[in-house]
Amino acid sequence: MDDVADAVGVSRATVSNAYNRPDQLSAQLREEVLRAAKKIGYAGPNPTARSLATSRTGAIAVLLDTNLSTAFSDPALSVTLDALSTVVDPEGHALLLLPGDGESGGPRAERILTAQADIAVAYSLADGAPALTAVRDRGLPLVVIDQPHIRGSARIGVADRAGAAAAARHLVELGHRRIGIFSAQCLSAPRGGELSVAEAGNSRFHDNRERMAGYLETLAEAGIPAADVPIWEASGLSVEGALPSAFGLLDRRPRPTALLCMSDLLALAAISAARQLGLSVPGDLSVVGYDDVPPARWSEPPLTTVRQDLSAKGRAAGELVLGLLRGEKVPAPAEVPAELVVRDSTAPA
Amino acid sequence: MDDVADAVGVSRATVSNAYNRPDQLSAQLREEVLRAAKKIGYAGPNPTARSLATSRTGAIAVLLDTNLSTAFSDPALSVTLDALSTVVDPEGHALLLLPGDGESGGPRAERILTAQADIAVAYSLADGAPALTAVRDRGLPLVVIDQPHIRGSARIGVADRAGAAAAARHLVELGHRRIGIFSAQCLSAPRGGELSVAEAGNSRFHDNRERMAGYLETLAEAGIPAADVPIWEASGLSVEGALPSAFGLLDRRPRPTALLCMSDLLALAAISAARQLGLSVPGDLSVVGYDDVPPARWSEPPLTTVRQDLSAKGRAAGELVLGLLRGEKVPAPAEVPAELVVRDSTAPA
DNA sequence: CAGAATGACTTAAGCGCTTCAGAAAGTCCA
DNA sequence: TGGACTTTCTGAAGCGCTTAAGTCATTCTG
Repeated sequence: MDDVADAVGVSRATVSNAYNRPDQLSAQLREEVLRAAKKIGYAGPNPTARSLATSRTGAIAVLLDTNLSTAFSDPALSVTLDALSTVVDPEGHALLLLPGDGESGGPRAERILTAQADIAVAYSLADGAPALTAVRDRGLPLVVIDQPHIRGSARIGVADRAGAAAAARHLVELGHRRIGIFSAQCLSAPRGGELSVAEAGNSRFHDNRERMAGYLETLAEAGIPAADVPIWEASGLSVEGALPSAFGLLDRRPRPTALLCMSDLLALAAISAARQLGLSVPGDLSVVGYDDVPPARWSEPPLTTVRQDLSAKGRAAGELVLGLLRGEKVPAPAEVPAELVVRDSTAPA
Repeated sequence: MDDVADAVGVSRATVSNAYNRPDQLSAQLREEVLRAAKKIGYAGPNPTARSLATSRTGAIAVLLDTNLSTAFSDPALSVTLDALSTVVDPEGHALLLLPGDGESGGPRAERILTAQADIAVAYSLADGAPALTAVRDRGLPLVVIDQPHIRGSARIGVADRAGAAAAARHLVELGHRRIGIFSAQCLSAPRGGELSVAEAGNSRFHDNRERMAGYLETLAEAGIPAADVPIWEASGLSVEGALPSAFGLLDRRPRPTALLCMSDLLALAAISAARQLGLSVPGDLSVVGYDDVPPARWSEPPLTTVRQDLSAKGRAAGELVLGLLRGEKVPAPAEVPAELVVRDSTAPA
């Protein structure tokens, strides 16, 4: 920058202004500065130095609970982040991805402390993930998505319990009594098998607990006690990984006539397993998913599921980010609604 | 940091060393420094200032051609980035996502110039995307994935042409003569309809052109001239968005008995469309995909497709990144192989 | 026991920019 | 004509850290 200034015969401040505050110098001088910069091969202010001077990095740290391929195998994440990114992009912010370390349910604390970001967005991390403590230690503003509220941070979530309740009510109203629950990872060391009610209620993940509670409460109200509800934990996070547990659930005698699945991915796995066992969906087995990811619409059969407005959630998170960055005070925790979408994977018992 | 130094009664350099070079001070003094820091509420060196001093940011800019949800709707991206991230993570690098602007086939140039990153990784950008020029202007090292080689940058690609040729040969060997090509976006303003051979060969995207060439060359060798091959461009990037074009392709008379699809996503759309038209796959229509993404394995029927080792590609990209960052000289462009995987979506004509 | 080697810390020169408080020169208006 | 404004540019103080070179006291070594 000094070189450019010398070349034009002005001060460094003027060169800086040419880039950052065009109104501070005459248009023609600005032109001249830019031309000299180009000639010298100066591509504009060094971003790091600028950040140091302005104490703004222009990056938003996104904390994930797993590695990237697992995290993004859930379309819910890409849709949410896309909406978030669309909101913050015009303000010049980009997303810095911090994948989980595979153990703590979030990125390593050290990663947080050395990440260059103005704010952190935590997406469905495990309760008590060390990354969250690190965010606080560092004094970084925080927005949490689908997690319990943390004092001093903004939160956006989904009406998970109500959505799950609606799914369960739907099956009950169709006359189902033998209903199984196909759960996402609950145990810290997932074993992919049948879960006790206590285990099912103690997941490290907030949305998991909420959905489970929504299912079980509603079934109990309908006279189906939790003890009579087989609950199986998925053996893996992908459709393929979930298949063994799906078979396990469908091998039970008496076989459930309907399945409440904690995600559409699990529902697709259940349908695939059912098909391989020669069961028709929804003839022999009704299946309800959760999330309404795009494939749910064109799966065979199209999936009855609980839809959450992922874009709205992402946009809301984006607005929270911008607000906190502007120094506005932390708003009260918010929720987007969840609604049942009935398609063709459920039928009367 | 000065406050911590004062509290302990040492110089700032010593505090810095306590964090960065434990061997430069006695263990007990280091302990004392760390304790004082904790007490004062100092969470460690400011990452931006550290970056300015070391001229290392610890971030890798990932340049994408579209918005995040589109980009990540292709599982190939998450798998590749996951492998990349796994390689670079232990060295302390994180990924900074720069989505495309929706027009230029890459992020806006300005984004590149202000991004805090040590190196850029471009993933399948359109030829001549301004972002690539910006990377060069800024003097950032560059690794390109699935793009034409750029002088001075490292490249990793896939044997796209050979893979496509293998797919086409497979159909020819099964006796198919009426073969359609279902292409990803070719035109800069995609219209989702039939393409002339010239249009098909002029895609802005390298892998697109290569695959097209592989298909057409092989078919021509088998006595099927390009003029006899209907080529349709997908109307959208998602399965849903591609459906209309799939119907268009299957509406042609005489109807193709086999389809070469440039991605598994398009193949799934084609299968879905065929099913809705009452056609059986592979009975009435053979379908070949490309990529071998996870859903290809558990789709109905499982997809015959061209498998590229995405993890290997991502890992290779990661190694290239680390190498360039270490200052090693740019290696020659490399390719991972592509191989045909025959499953159940293809059958004799 | 002198001189070399080692260990533990400090000094100070940057890293490349932003921005506030002026200074200099020109413009306006009564 | 002269004081009050404007416009345009400059000076210099940071932003918070790293690191090469240097100081000083101790420990070896022959």
